[in-house]
Amino acid sequence: MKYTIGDVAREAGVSITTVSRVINGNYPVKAETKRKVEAAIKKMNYEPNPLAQGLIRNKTFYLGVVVPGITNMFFTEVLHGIEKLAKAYGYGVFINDSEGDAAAERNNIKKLVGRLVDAIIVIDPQTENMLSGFFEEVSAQTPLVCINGYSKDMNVNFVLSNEEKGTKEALEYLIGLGHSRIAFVRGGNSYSYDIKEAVYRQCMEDLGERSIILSTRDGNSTDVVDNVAEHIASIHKKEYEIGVDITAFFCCNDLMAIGVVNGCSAGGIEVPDSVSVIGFDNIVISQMTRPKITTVDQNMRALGEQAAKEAIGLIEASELKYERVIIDTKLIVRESCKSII
Amino acid sequence: MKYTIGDVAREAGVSITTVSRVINGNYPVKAETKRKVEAAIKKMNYEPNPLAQGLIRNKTFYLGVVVPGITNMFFTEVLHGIEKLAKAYGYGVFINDSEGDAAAERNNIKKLVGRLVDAIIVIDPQTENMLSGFFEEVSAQTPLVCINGYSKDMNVNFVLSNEEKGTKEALEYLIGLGHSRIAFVRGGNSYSYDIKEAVYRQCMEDLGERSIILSTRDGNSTDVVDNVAEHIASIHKKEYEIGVDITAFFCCNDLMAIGVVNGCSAGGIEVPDSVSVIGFDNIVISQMTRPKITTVDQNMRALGEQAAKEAIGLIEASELKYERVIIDTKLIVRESCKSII
DNA sequence: CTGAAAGCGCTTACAG
DNA sequence: CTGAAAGCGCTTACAG
Repeated sequence: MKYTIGDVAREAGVSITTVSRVINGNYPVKAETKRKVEAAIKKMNYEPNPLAQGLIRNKTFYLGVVVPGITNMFFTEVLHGIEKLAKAYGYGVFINDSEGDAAAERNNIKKLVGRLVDAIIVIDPQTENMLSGFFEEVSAQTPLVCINGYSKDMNVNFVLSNEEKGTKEALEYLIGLGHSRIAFVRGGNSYSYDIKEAVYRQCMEDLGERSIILSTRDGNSTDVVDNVAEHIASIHKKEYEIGVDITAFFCCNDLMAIGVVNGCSAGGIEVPDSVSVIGFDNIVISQMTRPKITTVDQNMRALGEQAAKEAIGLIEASELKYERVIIDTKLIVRESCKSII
Repeated sequence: MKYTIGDVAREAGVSITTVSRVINGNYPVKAETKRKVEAAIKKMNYEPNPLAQGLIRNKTFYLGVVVPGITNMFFTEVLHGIEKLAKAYGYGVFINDSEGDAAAERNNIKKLVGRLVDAIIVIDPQTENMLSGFFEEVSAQTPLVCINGYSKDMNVNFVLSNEEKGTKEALEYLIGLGHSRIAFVRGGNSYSYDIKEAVYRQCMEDLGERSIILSTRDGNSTDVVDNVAEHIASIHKKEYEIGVDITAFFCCNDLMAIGVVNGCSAGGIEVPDSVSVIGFDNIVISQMTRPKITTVDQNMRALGEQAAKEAIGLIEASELKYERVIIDTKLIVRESCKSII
């Protein structure tokens, strides 16, 4: 049986009001009374019903998070950052998986808006929902912050990692190592791949080299690794001589980078001796492989923390406003790239 | 602004009661009336307040999950299973990270018990909380199911993977390949390592071989890989000649297996040519490395699904009872083991 | 310092 | 088929 505040009041011989006051500590209560109430609470192992509290306070101290995939290591790091910060501010976190589906994402958010949650954080929002105006609509009535995703001209709060700059830095690192025949490896459709591709194309143009775009279907699922590996194996010596026509690969995420390494290895091409590979994100796996992957750290933890901070700020603020915070990336040099000068 | 059921009633020109009835569809409503109400709901984009619903129904259609670490790929797969099944039954899922801390685990659970949630699932419960009777206490008043963890003589619902059998099968596979000098790699304190170690010791005894236990501090954090790798490098040729004194490693999880592979490789010992390595769990990384890791699949997805099914069953059941469901493991042969016969 | 009462947004007997 | 009223477990003016 679960006790209510009324049970505690009876046990302590005081009114419900008084019990509420000692729980919340927001009104003076005589020391002796307080003692009695606390004893009753302890004895009964009483916990206030958060539904009732939320209903009357119009505040639940919960943040809702919508994520495109709970098994994705990138998102999981972001979630960890969100949780860390939320907990520090006395908020709980509600995680919802929309499995990369735009309709599921909308449904999850609609449910959350129903007051179970004080604010919403969306990781990697679907471009479709962004463009349709869905997020602007929700933003107008509930504190909401998006992490990454399509953000142009949107009245929505954003925490973004600086993917352009990170991409440029990675490419320049490769160029500094003497590479110019650089291939670009990306997944299906995600705004983040598009951003990077634009930077890459510009960079190749400046270099006077042609762009080589290698595209795999799913960019984020587990089997990207094998898909990319097969793809690499299939083009080698047919379309390109790896190590000659292509001396380095820029990959849109670390999973793809691992795929490239594996694919090359299967074809007898060793990384970094014969070809260099750079990843993006710095998920934990990138430092578990041989060679360890040189990559661009998106600082997922910071992304999550910043978003949670924003969300909590929004809750406490009186008016809605729309901000965009940019988090810098950082090049992490490990073992998968080598100078050819 | 968020609308309430009263706003909808006014808009539709009916009573609150009627609106409630069309939302829930649990009483007859005239077609015409229904139409009007639905139009109002649609127009106002109305969503019932789940707090109010939960309060009066004494049911929220949410499952609370407590997990020792959201960034751990093993748990993440289990979570995915839970979510899948919960969603199919109309339940949402609430994830709480206790970061491997027993006190945090207790606090998270206590909060959840406060009715925000209809049932609780605990992944890998802390042995400390199990032994102290905490889980039995909670179980007596709230539907609760634990996944894995210490389960002996407990009045608690469990979904367990058959780690003994899985361990035995892995060891027998190694023995079938001609190995007998098998080392056992484990982490600090987790009941799951203890179970496996017992099976291993028995097996070595039956074989007439001595047990070689290699222990690393943290068994589950990211840096197990490097820790294990260093450990392996440090014992090679000092305590044991790897490939001679030890011809195979049984590792309590895949991360440790990857660490062993890396550590051997650093010492110029190739897997599986010079030494065999078998992991446990079958987390996604195990098939991304070179060589791909031969391992024991714990079927995390099924573990999660089964636990969610149990939890929902418990909610719907009238009386509390305590069950234990065992999920079988499966040997996944990949590339990291080789016959030496 | 303390308590009775109103009210948060719903659902569900009860009465018609 | 429909509505007025009670009540879920709390908090917070209001009055003392």
